[in-house]
Amino acid sequence: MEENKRDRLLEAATTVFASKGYHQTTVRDITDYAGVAVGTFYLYFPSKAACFMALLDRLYSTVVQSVAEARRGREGPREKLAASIRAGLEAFVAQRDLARIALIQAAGADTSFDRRLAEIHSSMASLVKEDLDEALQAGLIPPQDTRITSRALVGATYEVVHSWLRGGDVGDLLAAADDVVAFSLRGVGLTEGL
Amino acid sequence: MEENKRDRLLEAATTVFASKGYHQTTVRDITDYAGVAVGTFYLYFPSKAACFMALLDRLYSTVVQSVAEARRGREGPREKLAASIRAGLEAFVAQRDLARIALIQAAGADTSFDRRLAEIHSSMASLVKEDLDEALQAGLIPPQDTRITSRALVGATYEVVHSWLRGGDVGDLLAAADDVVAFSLRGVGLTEGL
Amino acid sequence: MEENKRDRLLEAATTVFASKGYHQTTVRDITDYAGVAVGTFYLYFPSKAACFMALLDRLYSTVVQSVAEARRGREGPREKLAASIRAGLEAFVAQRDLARIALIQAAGADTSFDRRLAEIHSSMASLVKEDLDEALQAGLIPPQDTRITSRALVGATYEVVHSWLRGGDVGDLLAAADDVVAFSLRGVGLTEGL
Amino acid sequence: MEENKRDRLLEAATTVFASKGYHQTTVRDITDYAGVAVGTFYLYFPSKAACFMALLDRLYSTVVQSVAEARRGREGPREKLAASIRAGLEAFVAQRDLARIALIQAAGADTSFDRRLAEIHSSMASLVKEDLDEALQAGLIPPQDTRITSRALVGATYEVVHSWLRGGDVGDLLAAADDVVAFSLRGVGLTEGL
DNA sequence: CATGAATGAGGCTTCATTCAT
DNA sequence: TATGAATGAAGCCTCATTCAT
Repeated sequence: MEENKRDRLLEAATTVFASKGYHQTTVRDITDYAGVAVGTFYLYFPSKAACFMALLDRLYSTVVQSVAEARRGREGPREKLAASIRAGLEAFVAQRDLARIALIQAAGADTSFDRRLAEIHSSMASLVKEDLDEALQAGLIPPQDTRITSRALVGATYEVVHSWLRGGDVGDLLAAADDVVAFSLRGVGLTEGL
Repeated sequence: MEENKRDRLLEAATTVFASKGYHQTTVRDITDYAGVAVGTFYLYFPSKAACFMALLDRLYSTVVQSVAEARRGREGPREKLAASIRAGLEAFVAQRDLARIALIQAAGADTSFDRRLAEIHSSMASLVKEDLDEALQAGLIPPQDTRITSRALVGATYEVVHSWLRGGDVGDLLAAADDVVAFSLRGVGLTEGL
Repeated sequence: MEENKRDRLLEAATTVFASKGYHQTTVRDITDYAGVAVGTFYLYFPSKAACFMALLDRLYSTVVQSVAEARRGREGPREKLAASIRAGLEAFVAQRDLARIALIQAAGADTSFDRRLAEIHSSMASLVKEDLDEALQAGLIPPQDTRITSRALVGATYEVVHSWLRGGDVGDLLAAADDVVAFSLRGVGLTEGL
Repeated sequence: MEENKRDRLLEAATTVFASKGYHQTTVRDITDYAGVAVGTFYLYFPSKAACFMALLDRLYSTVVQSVAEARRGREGPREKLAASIRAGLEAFVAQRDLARIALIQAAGADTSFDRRLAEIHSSMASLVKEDLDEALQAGLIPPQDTRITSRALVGATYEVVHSWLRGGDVGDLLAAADDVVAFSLRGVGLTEGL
């Protein structure tokens, strides 16, 4: 029951940050939720910002790991991309609170979060770009600036997650996966067999 | 010369918010930049948040207006969508600071901004969805959940703008427009003639 | 009555710092005493430390000014030194609280105060040293390292003030002046005529 | 090798307090330096303040002991005073860190330290005063309020040590001893034979 | 309309001290 | 004895907002 206390704090932080946002959350909120004293927080994190950042990284590594695993054994850009998108969506679904933090709360909260976020976005896009470049060389997709279309592909996915997080039209994110995948693959020009 | 003082404040706010973010910006920063006293700010805005919200609306109406105008005279979903995306990108380019505010700074700053942003995103997606539904009925595009794909289309565009704002791979946003449009139209299945 | 508010704060700070010491005094203590809100303090001082430093400077300039004035019209090292010491003592008597702050509270409170204090001590000693060097060249005093004896002279005076501040043996500081002056002048070797 | 652990802590405390001052030093700093756990500190000292106080006493007893020893076998106020001052200076030189603590750091750190310091100063002055009173009765020195001049003598010595500690003009404290002794003896009127 | 001095609630963080192991 | 994780009181400072002039 008494797992690692740092983890308990991280979980408390996840919950509270996800529901109230970074600036509306006080360190006190987090420690209250975790059932520890304020000082304890600073035993495990140098600052509120560092804790938030740790959350960002945690989601990121989860997603990256899921995606990497899903790609293993897949052949060809088509399969890899589809698997990647699906794995990404699944990772978000599995950690809705972390997703809220990364996709909604982080952006405008602090310049440093923003930078980190930008890095994450970029690395996601880079992964996609590799597949696209491969497809491009193999003549599987039409000529295109893959720096742009890889971004677009990532953005398409993000926005759907976004909408799902906000409880909009996207009821079941996993059910929406097919449409997202179809849209994305068609978008880059991988049309055959759809 | 002495234009509207409210506008002067809005412009100052745009500049400062865009560069420092909502929470890192003080009302004092804005009034200093505008060259007026702090009290004056509250003559034109009930609160800092309201001022920020006004900026959000300003960008929104600009974009909507540009898009609406661009669509005038266009025929068919294909033309309309392409024109819409291009007009949107142009509007962002024309108001880079406002774009920064809406796409980067607003998100995690405050729950109320978030809601407004969600509305804006939704209305953008709705516009697109209308075109898609029309195309769907006309049999121009394959079966798809247009609630999802409209979001995806908007997200693809947003992310490219995002990347441009951050000074990433997207050097010239207008030059990227072709790729974004192509990606989006292919994504929804409007492939013919590309 | 409503003099300068900064001065009111400085006076409040003087009183509170003098009685409780730097670290035992909170900014709240000062503003309460001054009858203003906490925020007001920061309208006039960038920090608690800066306020304390201002007090140090205030005492220093008062003393220096008194001494300089007292020396005007005095002839010869003997007269000048005697007048300087007396003027110094009088300045301390006139501002007992500031004296407490500078001589008792400042030293160990913060490294930066210490440095400032060291500067002040040094400049006092320098003034004395000039007189001594003059006397030395005129053959009025025996050979001696005036860097050392000037310090000693200043220290002799300081310690008596110190003792007076603590309410020790030195009942009336001005009454003690004769003894301090006699001790100091004899100490440097200006004996004739005592 | 494993000397007394309390002593190890005291030594660590001496080093750290001397360099950072009382308030800037944390108990953690001390235990880190001593290579023990925080809790251990409280096995040997009831509080941080008590530890500091112990240091003050340690210096005091060292100085008193040195002075007492130096006076043994000296005859007459003149010899005794000179030996006392020299012994005092030597004691400070031998324990520069403790000297820093007592002369610089202790002052404004806490009211209780202040009181203790005042006692120490007083007892030093008392020792001197006895010699002076003896000299006065023997007609060796001119009429003077020995409560004042004994303070002045102590202050002269202190200030020179102070300056030496701060690395000012006083390069070698022992080399300066002659001047300090000469100044002090002349100051009280013990002039013959200088 | 305009000013800007004044307000004071509230947040982050530190650190001396305790106590279960 | 020794440890060091945990505590929580307390302090400095910021800044949105008000209001008398």
